Amino acid sequence: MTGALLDQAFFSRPVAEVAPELLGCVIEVGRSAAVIVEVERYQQDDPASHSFRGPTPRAAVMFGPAGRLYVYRSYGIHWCANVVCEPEGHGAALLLRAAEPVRGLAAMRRRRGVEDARLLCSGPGRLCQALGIDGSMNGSLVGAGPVRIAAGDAVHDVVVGSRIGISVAVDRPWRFGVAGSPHLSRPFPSPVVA
DNA sequence: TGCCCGATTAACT
DNA sequence: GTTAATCGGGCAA
Repeated sequence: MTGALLDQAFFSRPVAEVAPELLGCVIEVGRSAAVIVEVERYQQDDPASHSFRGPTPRAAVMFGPAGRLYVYRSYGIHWCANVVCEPEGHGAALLLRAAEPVRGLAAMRRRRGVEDARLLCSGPGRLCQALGIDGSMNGSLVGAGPVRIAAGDAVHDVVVGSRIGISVAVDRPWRFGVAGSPHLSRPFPSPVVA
């Protein structure tokens, strides 16, 4: 079951507000679909963000209208996808870090070259490879291009933690996930017991 | 132009 | 736990 397609207005709001709401939504590319279970927040006043140095050629999309896809190459090998958030010019986006495959798993397994469903979309590079997202989709509008995102069941057990794979501003708790999901890129730290 | 490094992943010991 | 793969972006020279 999927709800209405998320539109530009949905993503035009503060990134901190959109982040937890994007969890549980369904990303669809072609005949494959997956429920988003993990996202990471990036914004301009953030040394770890590609938008930190302003609208360079690569980061230009982040400063464009909300709801567009920002796809970049990571380590010269992988593709990673973000959805631009906030009003145009802010340079904020949400990195899609992990999802639970729900449709078109055969195609995902073919593109990934692995069988285990937990290894199909559990990481930003894996998610893009599984769904067939690549640089040609950079700048496309979600819902109007090859990638659609539909509303899903609201997630009530959202967990927050530090971001992954960055070397600056590592203390900002801007990683959001569905508690206990077996499809996370990495588990969230267990609550500290005093 | 050259250099360094990265929002990662898989395959090692 | 560590490390190679692989290449474009950003900045210094």
